[in-house]
Amino acid sequence: MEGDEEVVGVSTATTTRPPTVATRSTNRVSDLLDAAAVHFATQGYHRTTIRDVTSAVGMKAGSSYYHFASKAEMLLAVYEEGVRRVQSSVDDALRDQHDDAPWDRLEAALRGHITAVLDPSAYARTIVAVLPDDVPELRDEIARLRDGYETQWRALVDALGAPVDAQLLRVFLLSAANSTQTWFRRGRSSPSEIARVIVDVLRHPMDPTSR
Amino acid sequence: MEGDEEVVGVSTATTTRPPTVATRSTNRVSDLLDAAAVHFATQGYHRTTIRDVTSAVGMKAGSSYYHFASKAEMLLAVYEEGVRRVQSSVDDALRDQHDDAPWDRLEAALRGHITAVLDPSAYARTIVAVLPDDVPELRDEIARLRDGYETQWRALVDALGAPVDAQLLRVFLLSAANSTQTWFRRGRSSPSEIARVIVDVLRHPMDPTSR
DNA sequence: GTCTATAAGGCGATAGAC
DNA sequence: GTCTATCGCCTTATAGAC
Repeated sequence: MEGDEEVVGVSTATTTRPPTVATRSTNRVSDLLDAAAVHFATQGYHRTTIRDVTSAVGMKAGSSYYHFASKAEMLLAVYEEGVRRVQSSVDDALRDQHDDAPWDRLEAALRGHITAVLDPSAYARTIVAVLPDDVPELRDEIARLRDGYETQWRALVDALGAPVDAQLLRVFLLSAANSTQTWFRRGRSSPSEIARVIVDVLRHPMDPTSR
Repeated sequence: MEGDEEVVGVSTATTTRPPTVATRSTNRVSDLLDAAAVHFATQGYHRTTIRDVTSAVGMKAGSSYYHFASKAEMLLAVYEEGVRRVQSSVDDALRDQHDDAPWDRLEAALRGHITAVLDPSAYARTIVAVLPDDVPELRDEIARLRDGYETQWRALVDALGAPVDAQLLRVFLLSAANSTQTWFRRGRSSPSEIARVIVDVLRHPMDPTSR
């Protein structure tokens, strides 16, 4: 029993274990996931083929099935890692934010979210690119993952005590943040700047004649 | 020469012509387009098959090729009609808006856009659901259509004279408006109300402690 | 115009050698 | 673990009868 390996790589990081032999097998799983993330994020689920992913890491298509039972399971692993990375990017940003004024916390969370979405590793971009309905057999699981992540945003937005529908505001914020993925060009502005602009737009009146 | 028909249905509405014989042939083309719009909008391009579309109108797959040379051409026809409908919905809304204050015009345009995006006919939803990169062979053409439509939004946003990056603001507005397609539930709020909330959020300060 | 039948190719997935 | 080989299915698209 001692040598039994997790065959299906739902988790990227191997369960903690003597790090002596740098477990080459596990590295292959994350190689596959890295390549899968890039393809899923840029081409979507259906245009991405197993052959696309495996050939990117110098592997033949059939070999993928030693690590993942199906294409859908491969997507799920990327998706879970994507949620994990966005979440921890937001956590990091909130931890660095030592002012707990609600608007400042919101801006920090946005900065974290946008940072993850623009990360070249493409895991977080997969969450934005692949929607629950794209893969019917994973619909519920994907919806659950998205929902779990969005919970904290409900709290962040509620804390503002803003005089508008909180759900509307939350959706607006996340769709704005996610859209950065479409038009963002590196060098012209940073995640911090984008987050600040979004928050400024909401906090301050833009119409000089109003109120 | 008098009986020659447009074989490829790029335009839905038949070119104006003696309406005596209600051109059953042309109706079949728009039947196909209607069904295609629904499938493209809800399942995306790749998950939609020619069989899906033809069987929805009681036709066999092969027959589609009498009307459309390829699946891509079918999408293009839906896409063009989608742009046409969003555009005319925005035009209508702007025409009804007899106050030419920039913020009121923006709100009217948003109302028109959202109305079209939520239209059950699904043509406009296809524009949101199908991205330029989904169909490489149509990428440039689709990008051109999107660009043409967005031109007027540049003007609408510029007219605000708002103290933020105009491109950023425009992208946020459109992504917010498009996201209604994801979460909108009929009966809870109307396109007019959503448009007004979006504009209110931008015009008025939401943070009582600001400024 | 629509049908049937089928070609041609790509896909996910499996089996078994090494 | 990875390979080669291949199965079975589904797809777009074509050809020709009606």
